[in-house]
Amino acid sequence: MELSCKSEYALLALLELSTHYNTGEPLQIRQIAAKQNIPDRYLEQLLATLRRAGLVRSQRGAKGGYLLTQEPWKITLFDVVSCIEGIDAQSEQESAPTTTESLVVRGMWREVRQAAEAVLQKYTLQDLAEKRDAKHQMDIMYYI
Amino acid sequence: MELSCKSEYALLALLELSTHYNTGEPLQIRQIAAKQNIPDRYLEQLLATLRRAGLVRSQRGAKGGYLLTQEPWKITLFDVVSCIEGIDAQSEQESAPTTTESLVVRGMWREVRQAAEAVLQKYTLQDLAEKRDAKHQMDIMYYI
DNA sequence: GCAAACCCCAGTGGAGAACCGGGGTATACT
DNA sequence: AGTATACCCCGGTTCTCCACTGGGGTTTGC
Repeated sequence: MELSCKSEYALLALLELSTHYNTGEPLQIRQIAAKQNIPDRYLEQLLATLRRAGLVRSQRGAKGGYLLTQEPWKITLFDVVSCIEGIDAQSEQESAPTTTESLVVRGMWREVRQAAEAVLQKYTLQDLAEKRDAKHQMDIMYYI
Repeated sequence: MELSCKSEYALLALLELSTHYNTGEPLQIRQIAAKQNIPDRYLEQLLATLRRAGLVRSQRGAKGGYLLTQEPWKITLFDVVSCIEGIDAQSEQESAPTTTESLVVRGMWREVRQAAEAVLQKYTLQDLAEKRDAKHQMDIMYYI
C-alpha cells in the first residue's frame, strides 16, 4: 500500500514528458533525471519497461530521447503503475487447500484493490500536470 | 497493492477467533493453524503482534490460548491490516529536494490509500464471518 | 512436578527494490 | 566516413522484507 520509488519515478518522468508533449521534440533521460533528481541509470530501466508497455517511444542516436505515444489526457495513472508494478495478472497462485475463509478474505481484498484502482483510473497525466500548475500559481500568490 | 500472506493469515486467525468468541474459551495456535492450514510457528509471531496491538489477549499455560479483546463487530479489517502491516506513521522520509511534482504525485497517492482504507474501515470481522456463513449456505444449496 | 501452552530471540532462503557499470547499437552532424 | 551522442541490453550488488524454522525460557492447570 506504499508508493514505491519505481512508480513515483515513472510518474515524474511521464509528467515531465507530458509538459513537453506539444513541442514534439524528444526528451532525454539525463534531462528528466536532472529535473526530478532521479538516478539516471535507474530511470533508464524504468523508461525501458514503459516503452515495452507502449506508453512511450524512444528515438535512438544523437538528439534522441523519449516521447509519449499518446496525448497526456489519454494516459491514466493506472496505466502507469500497473505496468511498472508488474501486475502479472495476479496469478491466483496456488492449488492447495483453499479454505472457504480464504476465499472470503480474498474476495473482500478484491474490493480494496478495485477501490484503489478506481482512483488511479480517473486521473490522467494531464490532471497531474494541471494540479502541479495550480500549485505553482498558489506558491507565487503566497510569495507576494 | 497485493494481499500479503501475513495479513491473510492474521485475518483468517481472527476470523476463527470470532466464531469462537461467544464460547468465552480461548483458542490455541495449533487449532487455528490446523483449521486454516497456516504454519503454526509463523502464526505465533503474528498473534504476538496482534496482542501487542491490543486486538487479542492471550492466556498462558495449559488450557491457554487466544481470545479477542473486543466483540467481532468492533474490530475492523483496517485495524488488523494496519497493525500487521506496520503502518509506521509512513514517516515522510527524506529531507532532500522534494520537487513540486513529487508533492503532487504523493498527494494523489494519499487519495488512493484513503480509498483503500475506506473499504477496510467499513468491514468488520463480523462481516467476514457472515459472508463465510452465507457462502456455506450457497454451497449446500448447490450441492443438493 | 510435569506437560501443555504461550513467550522471546535468532537465523535462513528467496524475492524484490534501488541502484551502478560495461559494452553494444543506432543516429545526427560535420 | 567518422565521431560524438544518445538509447539498448545484460549483468552484479546491497539492502530490506517476507515466510518460515528452531531453540530455549516461563506460566499455568491437573
